[in-house]
Amino acid sequence: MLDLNPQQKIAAQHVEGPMLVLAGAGSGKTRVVAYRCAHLLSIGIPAGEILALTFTNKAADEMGNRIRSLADRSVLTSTFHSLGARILRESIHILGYSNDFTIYDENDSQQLIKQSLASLGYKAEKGTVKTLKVGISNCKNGLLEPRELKDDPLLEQIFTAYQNKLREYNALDFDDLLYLTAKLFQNHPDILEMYQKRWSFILIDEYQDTNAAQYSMTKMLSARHNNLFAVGDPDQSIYSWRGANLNNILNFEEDYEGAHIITLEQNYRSTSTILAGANSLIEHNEGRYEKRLWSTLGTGEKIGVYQARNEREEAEFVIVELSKRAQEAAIPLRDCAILYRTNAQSRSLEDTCLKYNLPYTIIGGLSFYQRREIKDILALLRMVISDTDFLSFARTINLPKRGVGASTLTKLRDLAEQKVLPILTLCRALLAGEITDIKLSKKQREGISDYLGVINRLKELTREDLSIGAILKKAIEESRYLQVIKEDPETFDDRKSNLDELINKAEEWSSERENPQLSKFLEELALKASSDETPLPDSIKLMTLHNAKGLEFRLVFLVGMEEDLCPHVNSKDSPDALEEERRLCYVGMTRAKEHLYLTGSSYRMIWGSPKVMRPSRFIGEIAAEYLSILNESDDGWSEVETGEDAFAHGTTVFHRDFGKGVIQKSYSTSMGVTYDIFFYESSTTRSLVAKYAKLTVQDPF
DNA sequence: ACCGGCCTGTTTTTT
DNA sequence: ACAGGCCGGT
Repeated sequence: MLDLNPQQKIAAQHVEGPMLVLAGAGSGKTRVVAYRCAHLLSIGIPAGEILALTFTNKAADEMGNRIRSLADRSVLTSTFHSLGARILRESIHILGYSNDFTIYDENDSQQLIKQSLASLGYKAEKGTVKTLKVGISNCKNGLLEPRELKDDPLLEQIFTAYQNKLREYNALDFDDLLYLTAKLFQNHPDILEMYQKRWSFILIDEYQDTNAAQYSMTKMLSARHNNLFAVGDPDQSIYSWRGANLNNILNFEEDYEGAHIITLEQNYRSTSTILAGANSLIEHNEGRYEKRLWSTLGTGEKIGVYQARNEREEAEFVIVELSKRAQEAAIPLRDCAILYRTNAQSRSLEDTCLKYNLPYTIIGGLSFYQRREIKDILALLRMVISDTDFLSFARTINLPKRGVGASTLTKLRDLAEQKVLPILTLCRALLAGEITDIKLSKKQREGISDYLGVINRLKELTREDLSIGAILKKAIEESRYLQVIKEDPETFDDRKSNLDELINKAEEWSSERENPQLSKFLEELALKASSDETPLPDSIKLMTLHNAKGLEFRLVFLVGMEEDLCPHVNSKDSPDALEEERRLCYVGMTRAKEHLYLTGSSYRMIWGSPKVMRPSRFIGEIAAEYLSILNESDDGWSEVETGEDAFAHGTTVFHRDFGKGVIQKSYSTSMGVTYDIFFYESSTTRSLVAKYAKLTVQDPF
């Protein structure tokens, strides 16, 4: 308690009744939560009655460790989603699912939407599936019936069909973990009461990111003891697109009677220049809780602004500057981060790190667990646990080729639905000749029989109490999976070593728990975010602005600070979305402790076609006194990288944006200057190249 | 009829 | 780099 400021101390020593801590960036909110847990333990509250909720596994782990080191005892620190999973594993039978449900990821659930569309006779067009997924997600996160969301008969129909299929396959999507938990509490007061009694003190971190389902879950859970302790910062709300509702934090006082509110404004992270710069940006948002962060960490240096001519030069500047600054200020590389708006931007930075031989780790992006070979083997294991998970069946039945393709799968699925049989039971019945509705070729018959054999042998192994690693090894062996990945010799080694890595991870995981169970292992992997993976020991961190929330670094680069990228083009039409982009930029800036750079490029390849970019409006919104412009802005012409094949030797190509179109100027030593006009439509590279009008003009510039 | 190989369009942010 | 669509082969 000694190292807390007066405000923090009041929050940490609070015991009874609801409290909201409005904690600005870097004001020590995680510390306050950890200290409050420790304080509750110290006055004799049993550890089992305390529940601390976070949004990411990493935050939950960190919180847990912090409490352990303060109080030498453990309390349950969990993400909302794994809390949902925990509750539903105990009680979901009441909703008509079985307790060994599997958890589908984003991809799985899109597949299922596609299936639902097809089974209702609709064609699954490209955009439709995504729109429906978003619609269904919004319904679940907002606890709304489809008709309350919008008048869309298709959404209503698909929602029902999709939800029925999930139940049939005994599977839950991510949103169900919150949605069904909230439903369970709403409709079964006796169950709710059981959980209310279990946790009398509930703490929530990043409260500004809660959606209606999470709000409702915690509102109901805390209703008995009324000890909800929420910590958050409205200026860091960046997840409205997945249903987060800023009103949850803004209306806390009205929602929770007798609520105390504490504001933390002293920042312990950044220099006052970085902080003042970030403040001057976020002040452009309207209707915010007025809050001024201050720090005593000194003025520090100004925020560097660098405008590169193209993406490669931007990456080059960032990496060279980063390694220079890290060296002269003795900043370890693990304390350096490069943040960007979209995952696709990591590419050029990655390449440049490789070029300069600097260790880096990409946080987020394509997760280890989303790789095909990993998902394949895990799907096979899911079939060992579940007879009815058709999606996992469909994924694995033809690995290796067993002659069962798309159309046979459709028939099997429809028949299973019609006969109300789990897919594996149906397969057994078909082989035994008990069901003859589908004619199978000899090859298919043998294939399915082989597959069932694999599953059966693996089932036996789980009963024999083999380690999870050993079961994985057997699964790969029995299913002859190496044969499958051998078909692509290019990637074989990579995929093989990923599988070995999976086995290692499983052994490690098992060794850390008392009673390691395969089903628990699969659940944890399903809930594991791509950002949860362990980075290289001393490496530069590359990640999206979203993934950077909650982290801090001594040296930070925000790259791609351009209009249409940050703020993102999809946010331009909505003032609310634009404000969220501004908050996102604010979150990025406030990650920096000592050094902060904002960089952009005048020219960028977007979706394979060249585009001229303008500097982000956010740079202009930061008060100029905190900025240091590192290079002169150019004349509007930006040099274009040309592929080896594209243009003749000695030719330099420039781009310049003129509103409606883009002019490309190429200069060659032998032919002088040539101007081409590109008119951009929403087209892809290939059609674009076919459409451009070529003309040669006098140089008017 | 059905499977599997080849070609084309594709990326905001995530538990 | 991936998934979905098309088409040729069985």
